[in-house]
Amino acid sequence: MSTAELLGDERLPLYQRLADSLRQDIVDGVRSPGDRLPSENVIAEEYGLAPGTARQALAKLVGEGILERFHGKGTFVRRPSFDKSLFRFFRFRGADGAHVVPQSRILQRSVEPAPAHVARHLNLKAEDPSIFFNRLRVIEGVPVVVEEIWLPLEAFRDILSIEPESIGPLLYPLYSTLCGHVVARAQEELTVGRAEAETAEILCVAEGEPVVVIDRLARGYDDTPLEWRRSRGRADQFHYHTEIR
Amino acid sequence: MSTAELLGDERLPLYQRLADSLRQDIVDGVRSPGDRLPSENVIAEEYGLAPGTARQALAKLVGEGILERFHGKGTFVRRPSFDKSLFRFFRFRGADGAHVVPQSRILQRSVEPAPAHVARHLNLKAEDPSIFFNRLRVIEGVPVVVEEIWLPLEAFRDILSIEPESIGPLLYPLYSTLCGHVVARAQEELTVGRAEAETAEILCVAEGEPVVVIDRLARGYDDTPLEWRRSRGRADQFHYHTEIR
DNA sequence: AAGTGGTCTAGACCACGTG
DNA sequence: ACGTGGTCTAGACCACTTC
Repeated sequence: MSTAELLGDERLPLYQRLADSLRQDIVDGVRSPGDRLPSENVIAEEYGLAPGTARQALAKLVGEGILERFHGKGTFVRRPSFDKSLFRFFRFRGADGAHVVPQSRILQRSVEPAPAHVARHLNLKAEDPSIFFNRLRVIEGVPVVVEEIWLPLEAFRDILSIEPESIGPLLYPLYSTLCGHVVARAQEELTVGRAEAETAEILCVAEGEPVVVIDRLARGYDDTPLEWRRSRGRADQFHYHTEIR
Repeated sequence: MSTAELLGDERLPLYQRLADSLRQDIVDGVRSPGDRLPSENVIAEEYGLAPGTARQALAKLVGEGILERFHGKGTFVRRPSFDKSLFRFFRFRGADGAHVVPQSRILQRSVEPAPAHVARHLNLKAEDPSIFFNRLRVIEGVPVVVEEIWLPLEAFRDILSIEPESIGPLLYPLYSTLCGHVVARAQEELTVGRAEAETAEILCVAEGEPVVVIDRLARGYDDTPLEWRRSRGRADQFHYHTEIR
């Protein structure tokens, strides 16, 4: 039976140090989304702790959204789902009213110097070369959202190796398989603006119509900024709801 | 030593039935926001459970936002804070940039037949008499948000007994002290519209300017709908941010 | 010093999913 | 039948707050 060591500040509770250790395994790629962890009894034995203590650590990571547990099956590294993205609140509905992933059309892909606000978010120097995508989201032929997407060139160079036409509607799986970068979480900001000439044309609305602007900064498990994007969509197609207390 | 009975479905876990029982005490007004609960050991003894089981029930209610615990002090019924209200994301900032509660001016208070959408949310019949407020939120003399507020007449009749001029910026404490109804949670929906003539005039913007519309349904601990309101504010003063994973 | 919640132990038994 | 997580017990000791 292998025994592991708990590192970190000895003044911290054991369950927290165990949680940190398990989280670090995910950051380091020792475990990846979808992987199953050893059972709580095995983990407890490995680290020389009582089962209840291991349990507490696992509960903490479930609360953080990093793990998920299924009765009778096991404990798994969660695949981030982005179900709560503000983006989701555009009415992406098919003819039957069901929620659908919109089709994507990549209008442009190029390497550009990073504008100042992009460089700031991605921890680059202004003008550092970066990968730029301009993408249109379409549902049943109707343009709904237009996006600018920025990636640091060094970390994502391999994404230039495939044809833009062959890129499907989801980018994050590509980031993972082609470039080894897993998006673990993101922050989003919502503001309301008015369509400028170019945006209005792409979205097929009159210039000056209200648009919802969503800025998203996506990060890895270790909080490294991976991608910054700005999405603009028709405001009349947007409807957000939330629960407060 | 008083001993209490756990009611409810016997197939449910004990900690859940205990949580339900404690929650019901709050619904019934046996305990109110700010009250301190007995210690976990006392609760466990009262219900004939192990301390760990009582602990689990308390943790569940903390997770629901109903209780809060303080090391060395005790367990308390939480006062809902509404920190997460979308409303908060209007730039209510004073000269120093700090977040401030805006001043309020009540433009109208009357008893009106409930419009259909209000009646639906408040579980009334259409045209049932209800209390209506029209209120303006102002910061440093600048109008920011205008609100329509609807209350069921029967439950809130006593709020008609005080002069509208003497009502401060916060209504929910009045609901509690005058009418005995505690707002425990709310749902909010955000959409974007354009200012109609009346709204534009009150907010001092041009007709047709984008406005953010926030609809809120506030509920008591037992989920009874208590208040429905629609707030309209200048879209250029709105900025929402959220964390996703 | 007394009382509170926070951490931790060392189990038992049950319910669920899979082979 | 077996291994998983879920529930529950019955404590011990520690850290924090209050008196």
